[in-house]
Formats: sequence, structure tokens, C-alpha cells
Amino acid sequence: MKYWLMKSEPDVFSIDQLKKDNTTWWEGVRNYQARNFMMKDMQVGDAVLFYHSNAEPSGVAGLAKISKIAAPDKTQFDKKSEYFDAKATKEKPIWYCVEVEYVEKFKEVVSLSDLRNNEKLQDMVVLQKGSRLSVQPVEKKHFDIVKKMGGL
DNA sequence: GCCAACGTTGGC
DNA sequence: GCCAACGTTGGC
Repeated sequence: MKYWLMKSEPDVFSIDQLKKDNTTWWEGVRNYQARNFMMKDMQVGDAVLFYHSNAEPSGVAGLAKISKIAAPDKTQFDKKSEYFDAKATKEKPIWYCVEVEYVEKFKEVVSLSDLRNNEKLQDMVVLQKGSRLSVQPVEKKHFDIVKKMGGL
């Protein structure tokens, strides 16, 4: 079982929305590195830190898990979608996404500065300078610390 | 295959 | 809204 951090702007899709819907396809990722993590490495049951970016405050808002392995992202075929990709065909899809299921919301967001202030988290990918990957691996020890910081 | 120009992400 | 860092595109 692996551990991940997945970013979402709460104005677009928040952990509250995931709680309401219970599951969601993680559509709209248009970065190959992030896609490859979803396509090749994620398994059902993997644990996810749900991260709010461009938020007040930005940080980890709660926990989720992978509920279905990667399938073609249907927004790439939808001309009306902002995620439409003219180069993708049904026979040869370019973008894939996993299904994510709600687990638990933290009582309070564990903010970026909370993470930065924890010595044991210094080498987390999300804290590295210029780290923009919206889907990234997390080490178990880091996952456990963040979970504890979130009160779970 | 190089690399300049451009676009995007995301913290602040 | 600014801008640093990074990814992608396209001319050559």
C-alpha cells in the first residue's frame, strides 16, 4: 500500500464536496508525471492526503483513499470541457484518472506553515521549492505525522 | 535535439 | 495581482 498527496483548489473541488459525493473521479490532471503516478502506481486502498491549494489557508484538509484504479479521463473527449484535448481519441486516450473516496476531514486544516514548521517533514515533496506536482508520493512516516497533526 | 518563448501553478 | 519555478511548444 502506498501513500499520496493530491492537490485540489477548494473553489473548484473541496474536501466538503468529496464528503458530500463520497467518491469522485480525479479528472483534469494534465501533467504527465502526475498522470503516470495515477496510471502506473496507484492501487485500490492507497491512502491520500487531500490538499487544498490556493486556499485560506493552503494545506492538508483531510484524508481520502483510492477506490478505483485509473481509467480514461472522460473530460479529454468533451469539447465543452476546459480539459478537452483534441489529440486524444477513444482508441488512444492520453489522460487517465483514478477514483478517490472520502475518508475523513481534519477538524482544522494542517496548513503549509504547520508542515514547514515540523522538522520531521522537511523532505516532503510538497515542501520542496517550486514543487507544483498535483499528484505526488508521500512516505508512510510523513503520512502518519500529518495524520496525527490533523487530530486523527 | 536545443532552447527561447510562452503558459500554468500556487504561495504570498 | 505579482512573480518564481517549472512544464510545454515549436522554430530551427
